[in-house]
Amino acid sequence: MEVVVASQRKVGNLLGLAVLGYLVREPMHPYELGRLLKAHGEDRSIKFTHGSLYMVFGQLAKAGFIAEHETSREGQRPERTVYALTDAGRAELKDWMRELVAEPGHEYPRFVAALSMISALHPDEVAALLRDRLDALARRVGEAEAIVAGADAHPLFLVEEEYRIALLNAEVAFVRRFLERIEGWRPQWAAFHEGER
Amino acid sequence: MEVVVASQRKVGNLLGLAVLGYLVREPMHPYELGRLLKAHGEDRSIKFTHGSLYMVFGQLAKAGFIAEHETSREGQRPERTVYALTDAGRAELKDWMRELVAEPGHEYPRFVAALSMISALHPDEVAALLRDRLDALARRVGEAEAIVAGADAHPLFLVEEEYRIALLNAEVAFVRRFLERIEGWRPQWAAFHEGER
DNA sequence: TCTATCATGTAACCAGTTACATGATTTT
DNA sequence: AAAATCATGTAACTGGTTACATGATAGA
Repeated sequence: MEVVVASQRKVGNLLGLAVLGYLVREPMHPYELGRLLKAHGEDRSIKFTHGSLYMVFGQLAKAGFIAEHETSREGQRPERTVYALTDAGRAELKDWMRELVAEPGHEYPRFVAALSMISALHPDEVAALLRDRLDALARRVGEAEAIVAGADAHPLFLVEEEYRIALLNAEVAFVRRFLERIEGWRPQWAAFHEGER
Repeated sequence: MEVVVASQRKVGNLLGLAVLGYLVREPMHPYELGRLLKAHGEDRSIKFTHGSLYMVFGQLAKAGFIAEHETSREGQRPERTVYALTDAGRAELKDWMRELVAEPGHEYPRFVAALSMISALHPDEVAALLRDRLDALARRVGEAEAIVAGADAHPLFLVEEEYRIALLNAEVAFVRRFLERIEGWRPQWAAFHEGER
């Protein structure tokens, strides 16, 4: 018997969450929603492309969380289909949000994968690469802080940026500490790479 | 003209990195590698299933990073194909690792998505949910620390677990701070949810 | 000896990305 | 008026997941 993963949502893509969250305010057609998401910088928090957006609308409709509201045509532009949230959709939004906030999920950041294989590189090279990473991280923090400083929204709408900053700073601290510890490990670690040219 | 994303590796799945990293020591067949990865707890760092493993072996072979080494049959078990790393594979491993260590990539954690939509929930409920999250995070930290404490490997082979701990602790601090700030925002935020039943 | 689990792999399905299509504006 | 970009959507492709298949041991 196979393991049955819990929380098998009909639509798993987080872009679907954003769609539900925006449609709760007013019905919209996919393209318009896409522009809104970009304008609000949601693309920093949720991965999406033009294509995935239409796909997710399709999935949500099939699952009954949204439904066609009207289909209108303006001038000779392609016909556009406006979707509205259903009651099931409203329920799903709440339920999904609750799960995401209350239950941290296991994630697989790229850096973790690299760390788990880190001995594949020579310690001296790792040290140099980590210093590059520190620079890049500092730039990231700068960008995020600029966004927070330059926005005129209520801070509630910037928490995700604050969260990013917190994690980036934690990573900076970790990398610094790692760099220090490499010193002590260097002999053994380097010996492991003897005769590699 | 469309944006051409840089670093278009022939194999993008991080499971491929693990395969290269293990095959650098000795040739292996997919199933064996799978057992090894599980035994070493790599499945905490890199997402993989039985199916994705065979897929990645196929991709790596097509890309020329690994090649059939021999195909043997033991008793009447299905024939198994042992793969070995090629020179191109060795180069790819190094190059990929360098990129992953030096360049932080933009990621999309689930919690960030939820935070960006957090106003969809009532502040009182958010507070309760965040307290649940704190409990869960504490458990996670405990697990990770137990792994570090209970392992007899060189600490170099536990850095990824240390990294996880660092990020978890940063998240705990962030959530605590968020909880405090909710107090001040509560009136406006709650008003936003007036008349919802 | 029947049942479960291991060992090994393939095939079918689904989700996500990229490319294509086409008329309407805007810019050069 | 040609070229670019916007607006809107569909179709084709590719990568990942899930389900299926099948003989070999091991446990009840």
